[in-house]
Amino acid sequence: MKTKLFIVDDHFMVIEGIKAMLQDEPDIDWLGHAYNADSCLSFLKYHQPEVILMDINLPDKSGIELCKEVFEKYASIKIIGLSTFNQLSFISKMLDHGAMGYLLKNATKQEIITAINTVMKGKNYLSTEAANMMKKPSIADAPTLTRREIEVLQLIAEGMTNAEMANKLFVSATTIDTHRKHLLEKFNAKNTAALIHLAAQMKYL
Amino acid sequence: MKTKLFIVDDHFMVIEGIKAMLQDEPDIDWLGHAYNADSCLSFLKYHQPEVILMDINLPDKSGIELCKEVFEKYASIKIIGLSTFNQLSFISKMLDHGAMGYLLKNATKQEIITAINTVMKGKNYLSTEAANMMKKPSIADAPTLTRREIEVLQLIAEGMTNAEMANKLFVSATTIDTHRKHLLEKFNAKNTAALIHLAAQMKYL
DNA sequence: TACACCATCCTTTAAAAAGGGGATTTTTTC
DNA sequence: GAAAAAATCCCCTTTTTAAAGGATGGTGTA
Repeated sequence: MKTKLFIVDDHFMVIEGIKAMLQDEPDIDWLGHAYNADSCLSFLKYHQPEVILMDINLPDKSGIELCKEVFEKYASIKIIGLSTFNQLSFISKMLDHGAMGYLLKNATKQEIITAINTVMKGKNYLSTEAANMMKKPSIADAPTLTRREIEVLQLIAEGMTNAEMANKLFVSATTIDTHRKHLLEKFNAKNTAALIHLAAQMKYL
Repeated sequence: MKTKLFIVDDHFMVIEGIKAMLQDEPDIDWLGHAYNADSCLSFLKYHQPEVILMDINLPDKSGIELCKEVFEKYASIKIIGLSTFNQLSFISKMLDHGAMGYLLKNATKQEIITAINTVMKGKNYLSTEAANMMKKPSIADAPTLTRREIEVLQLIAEGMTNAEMANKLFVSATTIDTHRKHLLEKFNAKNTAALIHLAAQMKYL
Protein backbone atom coordinates (compact mmCIF):
# COMPACT_ATOMS: atom_id res chain seq x y z
CA MET A 1 0.00 0.00 0.00
CA LYS A 2 1.16 3.47 -0.88
CA THR A 3 2.11 6.08 1.68
CA LYS A 4 0.34 9.37 1.08
CA LEU A 5 2.98 12.10 1.28
CA PHE A 6 2.69 15.86 1.49
CA ILE A 7 5.43 18.49 1.68
CA VAL A 8 5.56 21.97 3.18
CA ASP A 9 8.61 23.98 2.26
CA ASP A 10 9.11 27.42 0.83
CA HIS A 11 12.17 26.32 -1.13
CA PHE A 12 10.99 25.43 -4.59
CA MET A 13 14.20 23.61 -5.29
CA VAL A 14 13.73 21.34 -2.32
CA ILE A 15 10.19 20.48 -3.33
CA GLU A 16 11.23 19.81 -6.89
CA GLY A 17 14.17 17.82 -5.63
CA ILE A 18 12.15 15.56 -3.39
CA LYS A 19 9.52 15.16 -6.06
CA ALA A 20 12.15 14.18 -8.61
CA MET A 21 13.73 11.73 -6.21
CA LEU A 22 10.50 10.08 -5.15
CA GLN A 23 8.43 10.15 -8.31
CA ASP A 24 9.51 6.69 -9.38
CA GLU A 25 8.94 5.19 -5.96
CA PRO A 26 6.04 2.76 -6.16
CA ASP A 27 5.26 3.02 -2.45
CA ILE A 28 4.93 6.78 -2.33
CA ASP A 29 1.80 8.62 -3.31
CA TRP A 30 2.71 12.27 -3.86
CA LEU A 31 -0.28 14.33 -2.73
CA GLY A 32 1.31 17.69 -3.34
CA HIS A 33 3.03 20.53 -1.59
CA ALA A 34 2.54 23.87 0.10
CA TYR A 35 4.85 26.85 0.28
CA ASN A 36 3.66 28.08 3.63
CA ALA A 37 1.82 27.10 6.79
CA ASP A 38 -1.49 28.61 5.78
CA SER A 39 -1.88 26.74 2.55
CA CYS A 40 -0.80 23.57 4.29
CA LEU A 41 -3.62 23.94 6.82
CA SER A 42 -6.10 24.66 4.04
CA PHE A 43 -5.00 21.55 2.22
CA LEU A 44 -5.42 19.41 5.30
CA LYS A 45 -9.08 20.37 5.59
CA TYR A 46 -9.87 18.31 2.53
CA HIS A 47 -7.03 15.82 2.21
CA GLN A 48 -5.42 13.33 4.52
CA PRO A 49 -1.73 12.68 3.97
CA GLU A 50 -0.15 10.05 6.16
CA VAL A 51 3.24 11.70 6.28
CA ILE A 52 4.18 15.37 6.02
CA LEU A 53 7.72 16.54 5.35
CA MET A 54 7.87 19.95 6.96
CA ASP A 55 10.51 22.65 6.74
CA ILE A 56 11.21 24.33 10.05
CA ASN A 57 11.51 27.71 8.35
CA LEU A 58 8.36 28.88 6.72
CA PRO A 59 7.53 32.39 5.61
CA ASP A 60 4.38 32.87 7.65
CA LYS A 61 5.12 30.96 10.82
CA SER A 62 7.77 28.65 12.16
CA GLY A 63 7.59 24.98 11.35
CA ILE A 64 7.46 24.40 15.08
CA GLU A 65 4.14 26.20 15.39
CA LEU A 66 2.72 24.52 12.33
CA CYS A 67 3.87 21.18 13.65
CA LYS A 68 2.03 21.81 16.90
CA GLU A 69 -1.18 22.84 15.16
CA VAL A 70 -1.18 19.92 12.76
CA PHE A 71 -0.45 17.50 15.58
CA GLU A 72 -3.30 18.86 17.69
CA LYS A 73 -5.84 18.73 14.88
CA TYR A 74 -4.70 15.60 13.09
CA ALA A 75 -2.76 13.47 15.54
CA SER A 76 -2.53 10.54 13.15
CA ILE A 77 -0.42 12.43 10.61
CA LYS A 78 3.26 11.66 11.01
CA ILE A 79 5.43 14.73 10.68
CA ILE A 80 9.06 14.68 9.63
CA GLY A 81 11.00 17.89 10.17
CA LEU A 82 13.26 19.15 7.40
CA SER A 83 16.11 21.55 7.81
CA THR A 84 19.54 22.52 6.64
CA PHE A 85 22.33 21.61 8.99
CA ASN A 86 22.71 24.86 10.80
CA GLN A 87 19.27 25.03 12.30
CA LEU A 88 19.36 21.94 14.43
CA SER A 89 18.67 23.80 17.63
CA PHE A 90 15.02 23.38 16.79
CA ILE A 91 14.99 19.62 16.54
CA SER A 92 13.98 18.99 20.11
CA LYS A 93 11.20 21.56 19.91
CA MET A 94 9.92 19.95 16.76
CA LEU A 95 9.92 16.54 18.42
CA ASP A 96 8.26 17.99 21.52
CA HIS A 97 5.45 19.26 19.36
CA GLY A 98 4.60 15.99 17.73
CA ALA A 99 7.15 15.47 14.99
CA MET A 100 8.24 11.89 14.62
CA GLY A 101 11.29 12.37 12.50
CA TYR A 102 13.98 14.74 11.45
CA LEU A 103 15.81 14.89 8.14
CA LEU A 104 18.55 17.10 6.85
CA LYS A 105 18.17 18.53 3.41
CA ASN A 106 21.24 16.78 2.17
CA ALA A 107 19.51 13.47 2.82
CA THR A 108 19.79 10.84 0.13
CA LYS A 109 16.82 9.29 -1.56
CA GLN A 110 17.32 6.19 0.54
CA GLU A 111 17.35 8.16 3.77
CA ILE A 112 14.11 9.88 2.91
CA ILE A 113 12.43 6.58 2.12
CA THR A 114 13.77 5.01 5.28
CA ALA A 115 12.52 7.96 7.31
CA ILE A 116 9.05 7.71 5.78
CA ASN A 117 8.86 3.97 6.34
CA THR A 118 10.13 4.28 9.89
CA VAL A 119 7.60 6.87 10.99
CA MET A 120 4.85 4.90 9.24
CA LYS A 121 5.68 2.05 11.56
CA GLY A 122 5.13 4.41 14.46
CA LYS A 123 8.80 4.76 15.27
CA ASN A 124 10.91 7.90 15.45
CA TYR A 125 13.53 8.63 12.82
CA LEU A 126 16.45 10.96 13.29
CA SER A 127 19.16 11.40 10.73
CA THR A 128 22.58 10.55 12.09
CA GLU A 129 23.73 14.13 11.92
CA ALA A 130 20.58 15.32 13.62
CA ALA A 131 21.03 12.78 16.39
CA ASN A 132 24.59 13.99 16.91
CA MET A 133 23.53 17.58 17.03
CA MET A 134 20.92 16.68 19.63
CA LYS A 135 23.73 15.98 22.02
CA LYS A 136 24.80 19.60 21.82
CA PRO A 137 23.52 21.85 24.54
CA SER A 138 20.14 23.04 23.38
CA ILE A 139 17.12 24.90 24.48
CA ALA A 140 16.08 21.73 26.23
CA ASP A 141 18.28 22.40 29.24
CA ALA A 142 18.07 26.16 29.20
CA PRO A 143 17.99 27.43 32.76
CA THR A 144 15.19 29.58 34.14
CA LEU A 145 16.42 33.09 34.63
CA THR A 146 14.97 35.86 36.74
CA ARG A 147 13.98 39.18 35.26
CA ARG A 148 17.10 40.83 36.58
CA GLU A 149 19.38 38.07 35.40
CA ILE A 150 18.09 38.35 31.85
CA GLU A 151 18.61 42.07 31.99
CA VAL A 152 22.17 41.72 33.22
CA LEU A 153 22.88 38.95 30.72
CA GLN A 154 21.89 41.17 27.83
CA LEU A 155 23.96 44.06 29.08
CA ILE A 156 26.97 41.79 29.49
CA ALA A 157 26.52 40.71 25.88
CA GLU A 158 26.54 44.34 24.83
CA GLY A 159 29.97 44.63 26.33
CA MET A 160 29.20 46.62 29.48
CA THR A 161 31.35 46.26 32.57
CA ASN A 162 29.95 45.72 36.04
CA ALA A 163 30.45 49.34 36.91
CA GLU A 164 28.59 50.49 33.82
CA MET A 165 25.72 48.12 34.45
CA ALA A 166 25.54 49.13 38.08
CA ASN A 167 25.25 52.69 36.95
CA LYS A 168 22.61 51.95 34.37
CA LEU A 169 20.48 49.79 36.66
CA PHE A 170 20.96 52.00 39.73
CA VAL A 171 22.40 49.24 41.89
CA SER A 172 25.80 48.54 43.36
CA ALA A 173 28.51 46.90 41.31
CA THR A 174 28.58 44.05 43.78
CA THR A 175 24.96 43.32 43.03
CA ILE A 176 25.79 42.95 39.39
CA ASP A 177 28.56 40.67 40.49
CA THR A 178 26.09 38.44 42.28
CA HIS A 179 23.86 38.25 39.23
CA ARG A 180 26.86 37.31 37.15
CA LYS A 181 27.74 34.62 39.63
CA HIS A 182 24.25 33.19 39.42
CA LEU A 183 24.30 33.32 35.63
CA LEU A 184 27.57 31.41 35.51
CA GLU A 185 26.13 28.84 37.91
CA LYS A 186 22.81 28.45 36.12
CA PHE A 187 24.42 28.01 32.72
CA ASN A 188 27.20 25.96 34.21
CA ALA A 189 29.61 28.16 32.30
CA LYS A 190 33.30 28.44 33.01
CA ASN A 191 33.50 32.14 32.27
CA THR A 192 31.74 35.01 30.57
CA ALA A 193 32.71 33.94 27.06
CA ALA A 194 31.20 30.50 27.54
CA LEU A 195 28.18 32.08 29.19
CA ILE A 196 27.44 34.35 26.25
CA HIS A 197 28.00 31.51 23.82
CA LEU A 198 25.56 29.25 25.63
CA ALA A 199 23.05 32.05 26.09
CA ALA A 200 23.19 32.80 22.37
CA GLN A 201 22.67 29.14 21.51
CA MET A 202 19.75 29.00 23.87
CA LYS A 203 18.23 32.05 22.26
CA TYR A 204 18.48 34.37 25.22
CA LEU A 205 20.37 36.81 23.03
CA MET B 1 23.03 28.34 -28.34
CA LYS B 2 22.84 26.37 -25.13
CA THR B 3 24.38 27.51 -21.89
CA LYS B 4 26.59 24.86 -20.32
CA LEU B 5 25.64 24.62 -16.66
CA PHE B 6 27.29 22.89 -13.73
CA ILE B 7 26.21 22.73 -10.08
CA VAL B 8 28.13 22.34 -6.85
CA ASP B 9 25.99 21.67 -3.80
CA ASP B 10 26.07 19.04 -1.10
CA HIS B 11 22.29 19.04 -0.82
CA PHE B 12 21.03 16.25 -3.03
CA MET B 13 17.54 17.69 -2.93
CA VAL B 14 18.70 20.99 -4.28
CA ILE B 15 20.57 19.36 -7.14
CA GLU B 16 17.64 17.16 -7.99
CA GLY B 17 15.36 20.14 -7.71
CA ILE B 18 17.32 22.32 -10.06
CA LYS B 19 17.79 19.45 -12.44
CA ALA B 20 14.06 18.76 -12.45
CA MET B 21 13.27 22.40 -13.00
CA LEU B 22 15.72 22.95 -15.81
CA GLN B 23 15.69 19.66 -17.66
CA ASP B 24 13.04 20.80 -20.12
CA GLU B 25 14.77 24.07 -20.82
CA PRO B 26 16.02 24.10 -24.38
CA ASP B 27 18.67 26.72 -23.67
CA ILE B 28 20.33 24.91 -20.79
CA ASP B 29 22.86 22.17 -21.23
CA TRP B 30 23.15 20.29 -17.92
CA LEU B 31 26.76 19.22 -17.63
CA GLY B 32 26.41 17.64 -14.21
CA HIS B 33 27.03 18.30 -10.56
CA ALA B 34 29.50 17.90 -7.71
CA TYR B 35 28.86 17.41 -4.02
CA ASN B 36 32.01 19.14 -2.86
CA ALA B 37 34.75 21.53 -3.87
CA ASP B 38 37.29 18.84 -4.68
CA SER B 39 35.20 16.98 -7.18
CA CYS B 40 34.19 20.28 -8.71
CA LEU B 41 37.82 21.19 -9.32
CA SER B 42 38.49 17.74 -10.79
CA PHE B 43 35.58 18.14 -13.12
CA LEU B 44 36.78 21.51 -14.32
CA LYS B 45 40.09 20.03 -15.45
CA TYR B 46 38.34 18.27 -18.28
CA HIS B 47 35.11 20.19 -18.84
CA GLN B 48 34.23 23.81 -19.43
CA PRO B 49 30.88 24.91 -18.08
CA GLU B 50 29.92 28.48 -18.81
CA VAL B 51 27.95 28.95 -15.61
CA ILE B 52 28.38 27.31 -12.21
CA LEU B 53 25.73 27.42 -9.52
CA MET B 54 27.67 27.14 -6.30
CA ASP B 55 26.47 26.57 -2.77
CA ILE B 56 28.29 28.69 -0.22
CA ASN B 57 28.35 25.81 2.25
CA LEU B 58 30.33 22.84 1.10
CA PRO B 59 31.61 19.98 3.19
CA ASP B 60 35.31 20.34 2.37
CA LYS B 61 35.74 24.08 2.02
CA SER B 62 33.58 27.15 1.92
CA GLY B 63 32.00 28.19 -1.32
CA ILE B 64 33.89 31.42 -0.96
CA GLU B 65 37.24 29.68 -1.22
CA LEU B 66 36.09 27.53 -4.09
CA CYS B 67 34.72 30.57 -5.82
CA LYS B 68 38.08 32.27 -5.53
CA GLU B 69 39.98 29.26 -6.86
CA VAL B 70 37.69 28.74 -9.79
CA PHE B 71 37.75 32.40 -10.64
CA GLU B 72 41.54 32.47 -10.61
CA LYS B 73 41.95 29.40 -12.76
CA TYR B 74 39.01 29.86 -15.09
CA ALA B 75 38.10 33.51 -15.13
CA SER B 76 35.64 33.07 -17.97
CA ILE B 77 33.32 30.85 -15.94
CA LYS B 78 30.44 32.80 -14.47
CA ILE B 79 29.69 31.81 -10.90
CA ILE B 80 26.32 32.22 -9.25
CA GLY B 81 26.25 31.80 -5.48
CA LEU B 82 23.48 29.75 -3.93
CA SER B 83 22.34 29.93 -0.35
CA THR B 84 19.40 29.73 1.98
CA PHE B 85 18.23 33.02 3.33
CA ASN B 86 20.07 33.07 6.61
CA GLN B 87 23.58 32.98 5.28
CA LEU B 88 23.59 36.23 3.43
CA SER B 89 26.56 37.56 5.31
CA PHE B 90 28.65 35.82 2.69
CA ILE B 91 27.13 37.44 -0.36
CA SER B 92 29.55 40.31 -0.52
CA LYS B 93 32.50 37.99 0.00
CA MET B 94 31.29 35.75 -2.78
CA LEU B 95 30.96 38.71 -5.09
CA ASP B 96 34.38 39.98 -4.03
CA HIS B 97 35.88 36.68 -5.08
CA GLY B 98 34.53 36.64 -8.58
CA ALA B 99 30.94 35.52 -8.31
CA MET B 100 28.63 37.31 -10.70
CA GLY B 101 25.33 36.40 -9.19
CA TYR B 102 23.53 35.35 -6.09
CA LEU B 103 20.42 33.25 -5.82
CA LEU B 104 18.40 32.08 -2.85
CA LYS B 105 17.40 28.49 -2.75
CA ASN B 106 13.74 29.38 -2.82
CA ALA B 107 14.24 30.86 -6.26
CA THR B 108 11.67 30.01 -8.90
CA LYS B 109 12.52 28.38 -12.18
CA GLN B 110 12.12 31.73 -13.88
CA GLU B 111 14.52 33.42 -11.49
CA ILE B 112 17.17 30.80 -12.06
CA ILE B 113 16.88 31.15 -15.81
CA THR B 114 16.96 34.93 -15.56
CA ALA B 115 20.05 34.73 -13.37
CA ILE B 116 21.82 32.44 -15.82
CA ASN B 117 20.95 34.62 -18.80
CA THR B 118 21.97 37.77 -16.97
CA VAL B 119 25.41 36.56 -15.99
CA MET B 120 25.90 35.15 -19.48
CA LYS B 121 25.50 38.68 -20.75
CA GLY B 122 28.29 39.68 -18.42
CA LYS B 123 26.03 41.43 -15.96
CA ASN B 124 25.62 40.79 -12.26
CA TYR B 125 22.46 39.20 -10.92
CA LEU B 126 21.26 39.47 -7.35
CA SER B 127 17.97 38.07 -6.20
CA THR B 128 15.70 40.73 -4.76
CA GLU B 129 15.95 39.33 -1.28
CA ALA B 130 19.71 39.07 -1.52
CA ALA B 131 19.93 42.65 -2.68
CA ASN B 132 17.77 43.74 0.24
CA MET B 133 19.84 41.83 2.72
CA MET B 134 22.96 43.43 1.33
CA LYS B 135 21.68 46.75 2.57
CA LYS B 136 21.50 45.53 6.14
CA PRO B 137 24.67 46.67 7.79
CA SER B 138 24.56 44.19 10.65
CA ILE B 139 25.62 40.93 9.10
CA ALA B 140 27.13 42.43 5.98
CA ASP B 141 30.16 43.89 7.69
CA ALA B 142 31.32 40.71 9.29
CA PRO B 143 35.08 40.96 9.45
CA THR B 144 37.39 38.62 7.60
CA LEU B 145 39.13 36.40 10.09
CA THR B 146 42.26 34.39 9.67
CA ARG B 147 42.30 30.64 10.21
CA ARG B 148 43.97 31.07 13.56
CA GLU B 149 41.62 33.79 14.67
CA ILE B 150 38.61 31.65 13.94
CA GLU B 151 40.19 28.84 15.90
CA VAL B 152 40.90 31.05 18.90
CA LEU B 153 37.46 32.62 18.67
CA GLN B 154 35.80 29.25 18.93
CA LEU B 155 37.94 28.19 21.86
CA ILE B 156 37.16 31.43 23.66
CA ALA B 157 33.47 30.70 23.16
CA GLU B 158 33.97 27.31 24.72
CA GLY B 159 35.19 29.02 27.83
CA MET B 160 38.91 28.32 27.60
CA THR B 161 41.42 30.69 29.13
CA ASN B 162 44.47 32.01 27.32
CA ALA B 163 46.71 29.53 29.11
CA GLU B 164 44.49 26.60 28.15
CA MET B 165 44.32 27.67 24.54
CA ALA B 166 48.07 28.22 24.40
CA ASN B 167 48.51 24.69 25.66
CA LYS B 168 46.05 23.24 23.20
CA LEU B 169 47.42 25.07 20.18
CA PHE B 170 51.08 24.64 21.17
CA VAL B 171 51.81 28.36 21.19
CA SER B 172 52.65 30.88 23.85
CA ALA B 173 49.94 32.52 25.92
CA THR B 174 51.03 35.87 24.62
CA THR B 175 50.29 34.74 21.10
CA ILE B 176 46.76 33.92 22.12
CA ASP B 177 46.62 37.32 23.67
CA THR B 178 47.54 38.91 20.38
CA HIS B 179 44.87 36.96 18.52
CA ARG B 180 42.34 38.11 21.10
CA LYS B 181 43.44 41.66 20.62
CA HIS B 182 42.98 41.38 16.88
CA LEU B 183 39.58 39.79 17.29
CA LEU B 184 38.43 42.64 19.50
CA GLU B 185 39.71 45.12 16.95
CA LYS B 186 38.18 43.41 13.94
CA PHE B 187 34.79 43.07 15.55
CA ASN B 188 35.11 46.48 17.13
CA ALA B 189 34.05 44.85 20.39
CA LYS B 190 34.53 46.40 23.81
CA ASN B 191 35.31 43.12 25.52
CA THR B 192 35.04 39.36 25.19
CA ALA B 193 31.35 39.24 26.00
CA ALA B 194 30.53 41.66 23.21
CA LEU B 195 32.90 39.81 20.92
CA ILE B 196 31.19 36.46 21.42
CA HIS B 197 27.80 38.07 21.03
CA LEU B 198 28.72 39.66 17.73
CA ALA B 199 30.46 36.53 16.50
CA ALA B 200 27.37 34.48 17.27
CA GLN B 201 25.15 36.96 15.43
CA MET B 202 27.45 36.87 12.46
CA LYS B 203 27.33 33.09 12.39
CA TYR B 204 30.93 32.49 13.31
CA LEU B 205 29.78 30.34 16.22
C1' DT C 1 2.99 31.88 58.64
C1' DA C 2 6.95 29.80 57.24
C1' DC C 3 9.80 28.90 53.40
C1' DA C 4 11.74 29.59 49.05
C1' DC C 5 13.30 32.78 46.03
C1' DC C 6 14.76 37.19 44.51
C1' DA C 7 17.38 41.30 44.72
C1' DT C 8 20.34 43.75 47.11
C1' DC C 9 25.01 44.69 49.42
C1' DC C 10 29.59 43.52 51.43
C1' DT C 11 34.94 41.66 51.77
C1' DT C 12 39.03 39.46 50.10
C1' DT C 13 42.18 37.15 47.03
C1' DA C 14 43.64 35.43 42.81
C1' DA C 15 43.24 35.05 38.02
C1' DA C 16 42.23 36.70 33.61
C1' DA C 17 41.67 40.07 30.19
C1' DA C 18 42.36 44.75 28.13
C1' DG C 19 45.38 48.29 26.41
C1' DG C 20 49.68 50.04 25.14
C1' DG C 21 53.92 49.29 23.19
C1' DG C 22 57.28 46.53 19.76
C1' DA C 23 59.49 42.57 17.11
C1' DT C 24 60.39 38.40 14.09
C1' DT C 25 59.38 34.92 10.63
C1' DT C 26 56.61 32.93 7.25
C1' DT C 27 53.04 33.08 3.85
C1' DT C 28 50.22 35.39 0.55
C1' DT C 29 49.35 38.74 -2.59
C1' DC C 30 50.32 42.09 -6.06
C1' DG D 1 60.72 40.51 -6.00
C1' DA D 2 58.54 43.77 -3.05
C1' DA D 3 54.72 44.71 -0.16
C1' DA D 4 51.16 43.20 2.72
C1' DA D 5 49.17 40.09 5.79
C1' DA D 6 49.36 36.39 9.10
C1' DA D 7 51.29 34.03 12.94
C1' DT D 8 54.31 34.05 16.31
C1' DC D 9 56.54 36.06 20.52
C1' DC D 10 57.69 39.55 24.38
C1' DC D 11 57.21 43.61 27.84
C1' DC D 12 54.43 46.49 31.12
C1' DT D 13 50.26 48.44 33.51
C1' DT D 14 45.59 48.75 34.70
C1' DT D 15 41.04 47.14 34.73
C1' DT D 16 37.86 43.60 35.13
C1' DT D 17 36.23 39.22 36.41
C1' DA D 18 36.06 34.85 39.16
C1' DA D 19 35.51 32.42 43.41
C1' DA D 20 34.04 31.97 47.93
C1' DG D 21 32.54 33.58 51.80
C1' DG D 22 28.33 35.91 54.38
C1' DA D 23 24.24 39.16 55.18
C1' DT D 24 19.60 41.62 54.75
C1' DG D 25 14.99 42.88 53.39
C1' DG D 26 11.08 41.90 50.33
C1' DT D 27 7.66 39.01 47.88
C1' DG D 28 4.90 35.42 46.72
C1' DT D 29 3.11 31.04 47.73
C1' DA D 30 2.24 26.45 49.89
